[in-house]
Formats: sequence, C-alpha cells, structure tokens
Amino acid sequence: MARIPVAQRRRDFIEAAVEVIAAHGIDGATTRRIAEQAKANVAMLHYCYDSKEDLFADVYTFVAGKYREVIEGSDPHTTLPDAAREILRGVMECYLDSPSFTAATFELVNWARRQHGDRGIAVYDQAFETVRKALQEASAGDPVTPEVIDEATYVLATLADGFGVNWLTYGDASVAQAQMEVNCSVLDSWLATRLAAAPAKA
Amino acid sequence: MARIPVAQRRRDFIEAAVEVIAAHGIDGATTRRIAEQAKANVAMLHYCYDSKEDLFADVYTFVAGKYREVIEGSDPHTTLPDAAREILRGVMECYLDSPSFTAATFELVNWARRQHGDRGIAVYDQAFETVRKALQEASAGDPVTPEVIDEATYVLATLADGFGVNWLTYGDASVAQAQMEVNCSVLDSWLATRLAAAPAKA
Amino acid sequence: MARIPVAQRRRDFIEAAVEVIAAHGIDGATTRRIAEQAKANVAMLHYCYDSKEDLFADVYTFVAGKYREVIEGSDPHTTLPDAAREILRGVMECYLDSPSFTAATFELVNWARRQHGDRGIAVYDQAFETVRKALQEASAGDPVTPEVIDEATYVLATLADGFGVNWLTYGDASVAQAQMEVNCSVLDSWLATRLAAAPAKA
Amino acid sequence: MARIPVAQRRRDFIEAAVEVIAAHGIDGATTRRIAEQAKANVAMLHYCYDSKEDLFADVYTFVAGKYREVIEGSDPHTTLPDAAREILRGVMECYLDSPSFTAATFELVNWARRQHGDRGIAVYDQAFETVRKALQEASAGDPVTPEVIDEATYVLATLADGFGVNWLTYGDASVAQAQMEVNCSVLDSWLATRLAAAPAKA
DNA sequence: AATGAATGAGGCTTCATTCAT
DNA sequence: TATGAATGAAGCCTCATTCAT
Repeated sequence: MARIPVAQRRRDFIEAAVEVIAAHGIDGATTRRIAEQAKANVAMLHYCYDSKEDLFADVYTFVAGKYREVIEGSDPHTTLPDAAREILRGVMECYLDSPSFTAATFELVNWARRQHGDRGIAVYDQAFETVRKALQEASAGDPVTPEVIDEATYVLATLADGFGVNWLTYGDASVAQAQMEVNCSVLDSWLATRLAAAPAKA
Repeated sequence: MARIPVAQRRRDFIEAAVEVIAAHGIDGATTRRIAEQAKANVAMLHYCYDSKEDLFADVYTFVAGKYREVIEGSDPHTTLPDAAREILRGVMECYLDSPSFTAATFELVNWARRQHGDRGIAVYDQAFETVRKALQEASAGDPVTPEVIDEATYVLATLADGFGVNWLTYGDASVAQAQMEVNCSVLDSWLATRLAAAPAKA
Repeated sequence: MARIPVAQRRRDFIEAAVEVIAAHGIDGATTRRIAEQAKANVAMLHYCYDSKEDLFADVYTFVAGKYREVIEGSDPHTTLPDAAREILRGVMECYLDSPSFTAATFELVNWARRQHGDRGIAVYDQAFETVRKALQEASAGDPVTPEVIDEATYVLATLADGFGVNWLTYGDASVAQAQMEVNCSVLDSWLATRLAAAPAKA
Repeated sequence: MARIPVAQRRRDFIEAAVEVIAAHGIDGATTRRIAEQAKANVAMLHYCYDSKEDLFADVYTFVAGKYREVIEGSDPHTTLPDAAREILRGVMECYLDSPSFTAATFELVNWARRQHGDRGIAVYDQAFETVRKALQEASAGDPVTPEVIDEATYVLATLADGFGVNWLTYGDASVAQAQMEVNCSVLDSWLATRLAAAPAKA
C-alpha cells in the first residue's frame, strides 16, 4: 500500500537512520528501529538497500553534504577573521538547531574511525577542505600565509568539535548559546594575536 | 589455570575493557572480546563481575580517577594563565600518551549520555569541577571573577575535547603534537584578552 | 520454509510447550526444546512470542480453557451427587486421555506457586469456581447449604488431584481406569453421608 | 574453619536441599543455592558429594525415611477404619507441620518420574507398601479381603495427595486444618460403605 | 577439611538478512 | 512494490563441575 518510489523511500530511511543513530548510537541503530522510524518494515529496508552498510554509506553522503551547505552557505566576508568567525558560528548554530544531526555525525565519525578508517576521515577531510577553501577565498587579498590558513582551519574545527561534545553532553540550549559567543571570541582573540605575529611573512 | 586473585583479575578486565571499547566502541565491547583481551573466558568475567554493567561501572571509576590524577598532578602554578595552560597541556599529553584511554573516554561519555544520562555527565562534571578548583586555587591571589574562572574552565575543556576528536580521527602523533602547541596558544591569547577586559570587576 | 501463519504457529508452540513441560518440567522446558518439538527454531519462537514468559501465559490460558470445557461440558444433571460424580469423572477422564496435559498442568500450578503466586492459583481458583457454580446449578432445587457445596467442591478437587498424582506416577492406564471408579464411589458415599447428616439446615 | 565431619556436612546439605527444592523447585535447586543455604561453598558440596545427583539420592532416602516414620509411628489401632484414619491424619499433619518437606517431596516425585522413572516410583511404592502392611496388621483379626486393603491404601494415598496439592497451592494452614477433618470423614464414610458391601467374602 | 579460581555447555534473546508470496 | 515468515550467528548470563592451594 501507499506505493512510494524507491528514491523517496531511501530519503526516508536516511533521515530515519540519523534520528535513530542519534538516539541509540551506531550499534543501537538496528534495522528494526530504522525501519520503524521510517514507518516501513525491515524487509522494505533491504529492498531499498542491500545491506545496512549501504544505507550508512548514504547517511555519510548526507552528512557530508549538510556540512558543505552550512560552510559554503555562510555569508561571504572579505577578511579572514570575519569569515572564520561566521563559519564557526554557522556550524555551531547548525549543531544547536539539530541535535540529532550533531549526535549522529559524532557517532558516525567515531564509528568510521574504528570500522573503515578511511570513510570517517573522508567526511572530516571534506569539511576541513571546504573550510580551508572558504578561508583562502576570504583572505585572497590579504597577506596571509598558508600556515595561518591551516592553523585557523584547525582551530575553527577544534572549537566546533569541542562545542559539539559539550552541547551533546549537557544538552542545555541556553548554555550552549552563551558558549557559542565565548567560542567566537576565542577564535577572534587567537586570530588577532596570530595575525599580529605573522605579517612579516607577507 | 593461572589462579590469579580476583582483585588483579578485575584490574585486568578494566584495562581490557578500555582497550576493547577504544577499538570496537561501547556496543562492540562484548563480553567475549573483553574476556579474550584479558586472556580469560567469559565465565571468568562473570566470576569477577556480576554483570557487564558492573564492570563498566568500574571502568567509569577508573576513567574518572585518571582524569583527576592528570589534572591535580599538573605542576602547581601561581597564575591563572599558567595553571590553565599546564592543565590543558597535561590533559592533551595524556590523550597523546594513551589513545585507547582517549577513545574509551569519548565512547563512555557519549554512551552514558544516551543510556543513563547521569553517569556519563558525572565523569564530565567531575573533571570540570576538578579543573575549576585548580584554577581557583591558582588565581587565589588575583582579582579574578568567578565568571572568568567558569569561562576559562569551559574554554579549556572545549580545546581539550576538540583536540581529542581531531587526534582520534587522524591518529597522527606528530601532527597532534604541533596542535597541542596551537591549542595552548589559543588558550593563552584568549585568556590574555579576557583578563584585560575584565579586571574592572575586581 | 513452510510459511505458516503466526496464529497457527502460536498454537503449535502452545501444544509443543505442553508436551515439553510434561516431559521435562517447567525449567526443563527450554526454548530450544519447545522449538524443536514444534518443528521450528528458536528464533521463530521469538518471532511469535516476545519472550518465553509470553508463551507460557498462553499456555496458562490454554490449560484454564480446557478445564472449563471439561467441567462445563459434562452432561447436565439435576442432583448434586450426579453432577459431582460426572464432573469428577470428566476431569479424571480428561487426565487419562491426555497425560501430557495432566503433567503440564501440575507442573504449571506448582511452578506458578513458587514464581508468581497469583497466576498459578488463578488457574486453580478458576477451576474451583467453575465446579462450584456447576454444583450450585445442579442442586438449585434441593435444600443444600453453601457449606455442603463448598465441601463437595473441595472433596471433588482432592480426589481429582490425588488421582492425577497417582496416575502420573504410575502411568498405568488400566489401573487408573479402575481407580476412577473407586474415586467415584468415594465421592458418592461421602456425599450420601454428608447429605444425610446436613438436611436439618434447610 | 569450623572443621565439621563429612557425615554432619552431608546431613546439612540434605536439609538445605529440602528447603531449596521447596522454595525454588528441582531445577531451581542449584548447587550454589544449596551450598549457601547449608552455609558452605560450592566446592565443599562437591567434596561431600561427587555430583548433585548423588546428593539428591540422599534426599530421596531422607524423604522415604520420614514417610516410614510417620506411617509406622501412628498409634497402633485394632480396626481397619481406625488405622486408616490415623495414618491419613498422621501424613496430613506431617504435611501441615512441614510445608518444605511437602513441597520438596512433590517436586522430587514429579522430577523422578521424568528423569529416572524408577526412583520416583520407589519412594511412592515404599510408602504404599508401608501403609498396606500397617492396614493389614490392624485388620489382622477381621475378615477383610486383600482387595479392600489395596483399595483402602489407594484411597488413603489419594486423599493425602489431594490434600497436599491443595495445601501447597493455597498455603492457608487454618483452611487446611479444616480440610483434614473433611478428608478423614471422606475416608470414614467410604470405608464404612465399602466394608458393609464386602463382608460376604469372609 | 576447606575454599578461591577456572571453565565448557547451555540458558534466553536480538540481530541482519533472505525467502516466498 | 510490499511484506509476513524464517533463520544462523552472536549477544549476556548461569550452571555444575573441577583444579590448585
């Protein structure tokens, strides 16, 4: 009944998987639970995906895509500090908006590290690269060395990750909101110091 | 049959559990695998621990204890920036020394959030509190407001967590070593800015 | 793969459970054995029933139902002695017809007494009540006090239980057949004496 | 510590086994529980008994012995009805005095029927034979046929068993006390009828 | 005589997956 | 396209028993 095309079904399963992974962890994300969340049955899941792993591959793609959206979608800015701050803020806001996405992402990256090494790193690498490019573009007119760009990318990621861990652990949105601001100021003050120390290179 | 006293066996199981959790995640940490890692069999595990959960409770205690050791064991310093930097460095070095401990800790906190809520947060809270106290003592003679201590604690944790995630994902020790320095400088520059802005309060 | 609907499968499992309980006792009635007896595998059992306990609940219902059938299905009679004798005979014949049912019932009542208290007694109570009602109806036109009905119910149950224990222990059908007659005459002579002594009450 | 001779230890284990069997059933009577109840440890049990089954064999002997005590210990009487009634009363009083003994006995007989056939019947047979002999002696001077003795033995056993089942199920001592009297009167009235019908044989 | 430590077998249950309709 | 039914592997845990001290 309710004949739904496979493509749509797949999307449903992906979204369902994100929710279930967030709620129950990777290993708690059983086919039964995912199917239930997607209002389908287990056999249907295996009709759309040959294996659970195939479904998870699509979930990876979905997560990576969302990261790119968020990073590239942040308002274009012309200075490195502005761009970095806005990207960081964008990622943190995304985390704040969607705890499920946040939790699922952390689960997936962690799981992939254990299981398939490469794939987990792939998501991380992609996001890194996207950030790096965005920062490069923003500072195209400035005398900023690649080392600074790299470091900034890393610090941005560190602050975003640290924010994510804390937010997931405590789950208090109003606290997290305040911490967003702190993290932005941390990035600001570090970049200011860093740029002040490095301009000689230019 | 080795005839090892239960107390020692328990320690073996705890260490084995840390390794297995790091390698396979919480849900992948099956009794079989833990027993195998501890060079025992599953029945022996249940001779030492009534249930898997009981073992994990001891793993929690172990992890929390190690955190306290690291934080309280950092060289005593007399200024807030020094103390904060050394604690951060101590935690990151601990992570660097023992990837298994790092991975297991992140798994446990994450798992506990899903499963029992309180207990996972307990580890996190304890570590937070220990850091806060250490920072308070270090800045006892200085005019530092509690807000600054709190923020510093949070930033320290964020940087440590972010470092941990990155280090776990890439697993490259020499890169991580460099990033340790970056993170320390991030903390330094932010604290400098923060303290410069806030002394009016005193 | 036979593809039998769940409803039928459930019935198979109930029957299988009765056989296995009779043969191996309650605690010997393992899922493995029950599944084997039902020509299924253990996973199938858990496809039909969430837990072993759920299956046993159905077995209880089945047993209680059979009792009611036997008691209410005995030919209607108009005097207390006739009704009592026919019910007793019916129950004993049922025992004789189905040693498995008999054994399983005794196991279940005994087990339930230890485990859940209430439920085992429930079966017993139900049967008691059904007998009491039947005897009341049969003696509706006679001057019989409730006390006599109660005692008659108890004596009937005692004789049925005693018969069951003996029949289960020796398992000799021809001997049991003779003992059925003896038990009926025991009930007859006692009731005759009892009714002769009590009519003053009316 | 507390070096206790093996013979005493064995007696402790037998008594402990009776209690545990009564409380948890045959299959619930694990070595651990029995040892605990006997204030010993599991290894000690296997020091006294090669196997659990060996212990249970002693429990059988114990139960059979207690039956003989009760039956032969009933006051000597000179008529069949008196002797039968007093033996029945003695057995029922024994049941009433010691629910553990009662429950364990029923468990053991039932278990033995399933497991080893012979042994369960052996206890039952022994008790039967003891009763038969007692009744024969009591009616030595009377013109009573062996058939009547056999039937009386059977009816006595039936009433005792039925009483036991009911008493175990409900566990209400005051109710059981009343039912003891009813059962005695049942035996009386049946024997009176039976003897009145059969004297021709003499 | 006594007891901690050790173990293989088997208990119930859940999983991802496949088959048949 | 959709779904009930089926299954082997593996999960945690408990058992009776034996070993070493």
